[in-house]
Amino acid sequence: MIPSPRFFTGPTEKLAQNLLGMLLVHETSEGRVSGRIVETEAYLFRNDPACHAHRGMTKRNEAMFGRAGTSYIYLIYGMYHCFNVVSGKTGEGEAVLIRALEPIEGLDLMQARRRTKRPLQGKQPPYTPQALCNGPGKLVIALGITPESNGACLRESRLRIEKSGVRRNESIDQSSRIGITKGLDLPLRFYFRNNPFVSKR
DNA sequence: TGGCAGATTTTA
DNA sequence: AAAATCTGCCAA
Repeated sequence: MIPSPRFFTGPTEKLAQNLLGMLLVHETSEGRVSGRIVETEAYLFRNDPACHAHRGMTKRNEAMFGRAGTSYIYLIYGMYHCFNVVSGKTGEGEAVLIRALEPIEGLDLMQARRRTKRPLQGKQPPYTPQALCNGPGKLVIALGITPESNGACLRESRLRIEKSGVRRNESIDQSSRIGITKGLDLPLRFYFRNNPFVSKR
């Protein structure tokens, strides 16, 4: 079930919480994979020095200024990509970073995609399901998300957000965001309490 | 124009 | 702990 356009248009802190429990789906020729969102972070256009939009638009962060409900995918540290759901008003530059998933469909394909170049000696994956998508770079690899989907509408693309069929009652915890050095005072990270698929720290 | 920090992950 | 390696910002 696809959420209405309305779903994406509220305050970004709210969307970050509402995305918890939703399904992130990617359909490719390799197959369909999906995961339940268990950890998110909000990035705001006002008073948020950690937000990519804070210093204005560049070629890299352009998609972040697009319509709510589209994707913002960017290269980080020259080698990984992070996936965001664009939020806020068009032109503002707000987004929700998806940090971790509970893998639901296509676990084998995820394992194959996560396979590293140099197998570690003696101890190569398969990963535990908990280690498959427990980080923003990891889930992008596991789902096969590429920059080609940057700016795409997440309601009608093969990369999309769906409402999960089952509803679990999980309480949401809040903390400062991970991996940043500015804006640590802002409690804009949201995750399901005691959920084993959430990223570390 | 060069150096470096950065919403990360893997390997030693 | 340190590498891998791209982008944008600022003068360390």
